[in-house]
Amino acid sequence: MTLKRSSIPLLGLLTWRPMSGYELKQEIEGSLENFWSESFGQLYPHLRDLHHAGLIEEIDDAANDSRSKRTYAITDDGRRALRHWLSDAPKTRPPRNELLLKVFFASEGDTADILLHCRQARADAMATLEKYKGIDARLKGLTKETAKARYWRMTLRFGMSQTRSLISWCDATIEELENEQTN
Amino acid sequence: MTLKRSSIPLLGLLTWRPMSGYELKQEIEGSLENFWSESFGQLYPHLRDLHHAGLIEEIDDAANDSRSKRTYAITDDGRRALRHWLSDAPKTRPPRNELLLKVFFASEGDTADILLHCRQARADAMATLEKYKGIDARLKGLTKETAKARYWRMTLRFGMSQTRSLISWCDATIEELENEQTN
DNA sequence: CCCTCCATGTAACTCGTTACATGATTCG
DNA sequence: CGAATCATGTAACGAGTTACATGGAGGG
Repeated sequence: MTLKRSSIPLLGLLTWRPMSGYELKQEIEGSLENFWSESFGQLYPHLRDLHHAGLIEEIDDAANDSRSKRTYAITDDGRRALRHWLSDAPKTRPPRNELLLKVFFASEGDTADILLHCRQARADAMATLEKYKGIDARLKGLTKETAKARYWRMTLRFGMSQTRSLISWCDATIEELENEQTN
Repeated sequence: MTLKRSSIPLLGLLTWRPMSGYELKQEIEGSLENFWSESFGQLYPHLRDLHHAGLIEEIDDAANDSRSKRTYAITDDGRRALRHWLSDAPKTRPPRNELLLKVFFASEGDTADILLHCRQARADAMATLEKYKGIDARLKGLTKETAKARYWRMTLRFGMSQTRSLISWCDATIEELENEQTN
């Protein structure tokens, strides 16, 4: 009955309100995409497992609009399990970074390719940063409505900080690679 | 005959010199650990696959010290495959970050726990940064020996940049969480 | 002799991704 | 009526982790 990492977001989101699998998917894509990826092929099996473990329960939604929709709510056991997970030290594993792997082995290929990759990464990061700024503006307005928004903004600021750092690394690296080429 | 992501480091490292599985493992742990994790239970199967695909070949090492050691060298096909991979756009997927997931759902648990996690993350990051500085100093000396060291330093600077960004995020977040608690 | 390191491997399991299958409803 | 969206699911595969099994060599 160990709580799987991939089930945490489901449990967490169900503290907001009862939801169906499909709604959970939407919320994850909308709210967690910046620091969490879910395997949606596993979503329904995970819901089934959580149900069997008694951490969530199926409710008959009053507003169930006649669709073949299953709505789940978190149980007290579920809340306990989530709280327990929250107090546990997070496991951080070094993430795989393909761009860095390419930079590391750059001398085995054409450095012009690597330069392109870095320019692309910079452009992507700029776009991401703009997106974050937009979300931040919206969250700022929400802070009066819900205390949760404070925490959401913290995660967003993490993304902004890391993205800015990425952009300046790209700048430095691009410059160095360009200098090398003209030599 | 698609080149698996996990096989790339093996191919890349074999451009340095012929190596055995065990040596590859050491090199990966020593050189790539900051941006790449390998599943060492897959290492030997991957070597076998690369061998079957003709991207590496087994050589009888002259210096083979009578141990039951298999030494592999990269082939021309292997170099081609690596170069091809290098020119391909890197696939970046949003990495999972458990710390952020905990911050995101902080309101469902005890924020004192989250504060602890952030303090721990900061301490870890400080240690990482010190480690990086040490490696950078060593790499600095290597740049005259091998041109590759330039690229290695780029990856290291990425790590330093991201780690510094993480530290300042931790500082800001810790402060915000502390203020909240005294209220 | 025992421990550590060198060295290669397998088995069992968990996890994650992709693609597909199915069908209802809504909107133009 | 056809396309998009809502909605739930499965199958097949690919990837990654952990733990174990085996044995030689070198040093204290």
